[in-house]
Amino acid sequence: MDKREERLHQILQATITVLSKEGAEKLSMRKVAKVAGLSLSNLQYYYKDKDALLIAAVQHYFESCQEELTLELNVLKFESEPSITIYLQKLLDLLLMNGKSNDHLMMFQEIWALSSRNKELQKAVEIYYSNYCVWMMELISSFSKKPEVILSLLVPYAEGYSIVSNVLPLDKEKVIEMLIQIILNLTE
Amino acid sequence: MDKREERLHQILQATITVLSKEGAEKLSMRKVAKVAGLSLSNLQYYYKDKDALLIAAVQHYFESCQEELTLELNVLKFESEPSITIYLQKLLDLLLMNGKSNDHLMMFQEIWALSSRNKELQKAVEIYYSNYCVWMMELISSFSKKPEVILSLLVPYAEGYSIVSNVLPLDKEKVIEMLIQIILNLTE
DNA sequence: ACCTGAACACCGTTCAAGT
DNA sequence: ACCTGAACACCGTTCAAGT
Repeated sequence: MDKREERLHQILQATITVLSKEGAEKLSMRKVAKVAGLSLSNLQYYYKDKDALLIAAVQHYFESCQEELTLELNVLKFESEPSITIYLQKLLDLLLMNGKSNDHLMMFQEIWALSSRNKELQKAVEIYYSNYCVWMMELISSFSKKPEVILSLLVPYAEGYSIVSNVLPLDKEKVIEMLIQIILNLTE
Repeated sequence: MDKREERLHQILQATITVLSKEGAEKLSMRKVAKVAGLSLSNLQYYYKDKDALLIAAVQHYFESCQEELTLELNVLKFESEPSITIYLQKLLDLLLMNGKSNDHLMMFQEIWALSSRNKELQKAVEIYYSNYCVWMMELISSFSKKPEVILSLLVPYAEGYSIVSNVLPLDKEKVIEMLIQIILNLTE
């Protein structure tokens, strides 16, 4: 890693730290510069304005999310589980909120809001979810012949669940039970 | 409506306009003051800081959402439809994105992001979704004996769909078809 | 290629003062 | 009760200048 790369990594890491701790509203170029340990003008040399900085930071964040995701999903191999039901239980437990700890959810909520005003961010979000779908598709194919259908059920559900889970009449356990029943019905 | 009430309405309306057009990041007290037609200090007399203004504006926005929602849902009476399937088709078409035009979705994304940093906003969001669930529960009860289950499926799904619909392998029509099949299976 | 520092218009918040 | 205006520390961006 040469000096430039190191600098960039340092800056993006600082940006993500501030973003997840204080939110986009309180993120400022000056604050990031201070946290990353360079002058404001020098930060602007690497990222010409706040938009450019945010876009690079979000892309950086998505990359680390993908790495985390592949690690988590690689542990979960269908072949090594005793039954579809138990496999689904583990998979759904992972998908619903767990991967999305509070920090994670807050970052995504910031990113959703930012992306609705910025075409480049919108594209980055789309690429992230597309890749996410590719992984999921592969995973679901291991036990179902209709992966597109189950994917189109699970991916939106998991995102929405992270937002409204606290107002639902069913608890997480019951929700997983329901989803398993649905998936088995759709699969057979 | 007395003068104070009129002033407040004027301010909140201006806030929502700026919020939906430019986002929370670019919303400023001075801008709202200008749009609402009063001085900065006078705006601060009614809402002591930006937080207070945002909270009041979001609550105001939610109220208008609820009115809109009841109007839309009141048109859709199960009794007046020829079959469950057609009724569900109309209901799902309404729930998936349609109510949430782009403006609507952008507002909600702003609100989700803001609420993750603010307890009061978090509470307002929870109250909104709780009320939403009550309406939905009533609606679903008209054709199903397991309204809690179907609600726990549809509410998260609709929210998540607004975020990721553009990366799904199924189009809206197919998604609705899938959901109808699931609901009929769960209901029987 | 990398970094500095001053300047500009704008921001939220505070406060002392008017009617 | 309602409204004003000045002051403060902070913000993003621009720019001319250094190594």
